[in-house]
Amino acid sequence: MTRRAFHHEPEAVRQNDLISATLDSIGELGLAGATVREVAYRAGVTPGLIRRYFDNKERLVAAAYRTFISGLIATAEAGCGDGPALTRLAGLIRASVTAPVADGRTLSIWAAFIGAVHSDPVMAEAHREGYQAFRDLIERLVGEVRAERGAPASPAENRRMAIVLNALLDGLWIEISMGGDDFSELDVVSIALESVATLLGIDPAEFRE
Amino acid sequence: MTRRAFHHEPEAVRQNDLISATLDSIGELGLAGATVREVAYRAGVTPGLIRRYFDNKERLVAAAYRTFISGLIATAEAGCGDGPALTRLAGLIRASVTAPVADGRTLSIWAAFIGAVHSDPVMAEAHREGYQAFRDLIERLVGEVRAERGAPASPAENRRMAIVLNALLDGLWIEISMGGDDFSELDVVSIALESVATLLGIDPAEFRE
DNA sequence: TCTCAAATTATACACTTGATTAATTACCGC
DNA sequence: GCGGTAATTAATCAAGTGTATAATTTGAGA
Repeated sequence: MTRRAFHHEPEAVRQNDLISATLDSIGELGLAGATVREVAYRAGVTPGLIRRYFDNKERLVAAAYRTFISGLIATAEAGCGDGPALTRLAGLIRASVTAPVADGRTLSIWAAFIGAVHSDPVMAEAHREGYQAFRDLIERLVGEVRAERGAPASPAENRRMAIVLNALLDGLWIEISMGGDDFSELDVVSIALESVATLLGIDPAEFRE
Repeated sequence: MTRRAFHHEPEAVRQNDLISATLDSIGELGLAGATVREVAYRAGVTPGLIRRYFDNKERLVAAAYRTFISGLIATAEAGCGDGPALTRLAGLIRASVTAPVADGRTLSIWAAFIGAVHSDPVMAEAHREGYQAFRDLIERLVGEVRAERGAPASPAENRRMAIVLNALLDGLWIEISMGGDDFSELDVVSIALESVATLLGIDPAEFRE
């Protein structure tokens, strides 16, 4: 009786593989489909191995959530590039409403997690971190844009604006990711840019340069 | 050996009880917590009974989703009241960002369902219906508001505006429902009203009359 | 009051789940 | 090359899942 061949992997690699497999499972099959066996199969590994890297399934899922959220933010942040604040804001907006951030799989994973946040304190904490990080990013950008244009505002006003912009981007992200609609024929990027410009009270044309 | 007492209920009542119990379970325990036994317990009934009213659990969950979504829309619609379109729009906005629509339990249920839409075609269909109904409501309102103000726009422009407003309201709804933040000290209603007014290009003061 | 169909319960089943443990294998250091 | 430790597999377990079915109770109508 011959066992299946295997080879050792560095701890970080295995953990990463398991997390990726978890996210894939959730994206395709929902949270309920992310069973220990399914995840192990996708990671090319045996179910028992998971327990060597994660104390239990809850920890695995929480780790996957952290990885997922920080990946989202990193992608959006990378879309900023550098340059004047207005350009960076435009980059953030574009990144938020286009793939891979705006994408059905991403939305499914996000929703599955959010649906569990309320009943799982471990994930509630993980969520808070990621959410605040994103809104802080917007808030900072708003402040810089306003300063750049010689119209600085109070921290409270910047924060208020960040709440609104964050909401708008989240909502657009959901609508687009949900697909279904004929968003393919719409220019979602210009819709997002124009809306944000209007809210900020600046000329939409300024975004295009 | 004595069985527990029970009494007959009209079909509609039992179905409604089971659906309510399902939504409560999902809201408190997540989708995974909405087991047949849990739902039956909350409905004060025996697990086997569920099968008399719903072919299987999938159907029960789908029915619960439909009930949930149409309830949400009905609540929002009721917030419109009657009167000039601008007033009705304000009512819709207010209803969207305050309880019981904006609420942690509501968000949890919504997210749990959305997380399953991608992997469950039955729910994908149920979702489409509800989503379009809400956006159509906004679209109609936008058209009326603009006509009312002597600035009618093309259907395409109204639709585009509806997409943006829907996104903004969805996003605010999520932020508020997620709680965590210090939204309690912020006037979410005025934030929502002012943002919508700005996007529509009208004076925010007009909402307050 | 009695009957009987419909509603409800109780019980059981086959299956899946997350977890545990012992046996086996790979590979690093010597 | 070789031994020993750490990584991995395989097999198993108890608990919980959705579903099926037979036994019982209810309540409306005759």
